[in-house]
Amino acid sequence: MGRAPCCQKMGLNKGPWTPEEDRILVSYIQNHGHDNWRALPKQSGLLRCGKSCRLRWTNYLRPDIKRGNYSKEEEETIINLHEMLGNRWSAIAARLPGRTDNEIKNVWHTHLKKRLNQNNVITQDTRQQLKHKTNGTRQSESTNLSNPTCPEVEIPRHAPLSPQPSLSDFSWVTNEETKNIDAIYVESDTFPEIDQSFLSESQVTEDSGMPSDFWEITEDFQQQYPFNSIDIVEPYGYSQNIIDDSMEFWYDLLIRADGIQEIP
DNA sequence: AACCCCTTCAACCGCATCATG
DNA sequence: TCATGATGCGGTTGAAGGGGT
Repeated sequence: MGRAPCCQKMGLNKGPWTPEEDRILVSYIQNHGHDNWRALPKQSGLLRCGKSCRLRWTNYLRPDIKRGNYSKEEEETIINLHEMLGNRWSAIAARLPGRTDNEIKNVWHTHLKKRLNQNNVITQDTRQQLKHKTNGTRQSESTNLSNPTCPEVEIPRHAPLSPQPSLSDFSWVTNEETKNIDAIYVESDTFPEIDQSFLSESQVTEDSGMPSDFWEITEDFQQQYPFNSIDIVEPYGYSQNIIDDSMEFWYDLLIRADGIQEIP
């Protein structure tokens, strides 16, 4: 038996919010803030659980929510960021001011994914070569670039590296194939130990819409690894606190490889 | 008009992670 | 270091609405 749903307590409302509930929530947050979502419903008089209140506020009632259809530029941004970050909707939303992770997720599943699937046509040879070369890739991190002609073949998003990566580790990658590879995932226990000087921190201002801290590959790193360009390397799956406290994040990086050079 | 099917999207659920004592 | 509660996140659900027959 699983854990009881948070809203299963007797007397709490579920489902769509009424205008009156919205008014109460907005009024309360304007006057008192939302330091404690758990306590908010009781203090405001709402018959909702704290989780429901938080979702309603962050996804709908926040004053800085941008309404209306997505522009071409926003859609392109989502597509590019999804290539880079995968289904990390909150990370994508952080780069699109006024848009929520829930909304972006919906747009992705209802519009953008369909559009991309139509464009992702790759050869059977490429699929089989990738499948062979990336044996052992984490299933949960795989993406199925379905092709109507061979729907049973699954293309991995992330290829694990050997403990000591060298140019030969990438020998199976050709220019043609890289059009269909948006990221290479480096397994935490196989990434080589590298010196911190390989990376440089970029401070980005809040009003640019980007997080205040992210990390860029330096030229030294690019020279060591065979990528034409690596846009951003982000700490993956760790909070800034952990990053500050530990150097372990070097072992778990998501690399955006935009155009991998063909290895002779 | 009635029914069915499909799409959309707000909301929920459960797990992961973080914060705190 | 561990336990516990709070919060964040991504996957999923289901009601509502629109279009086709």
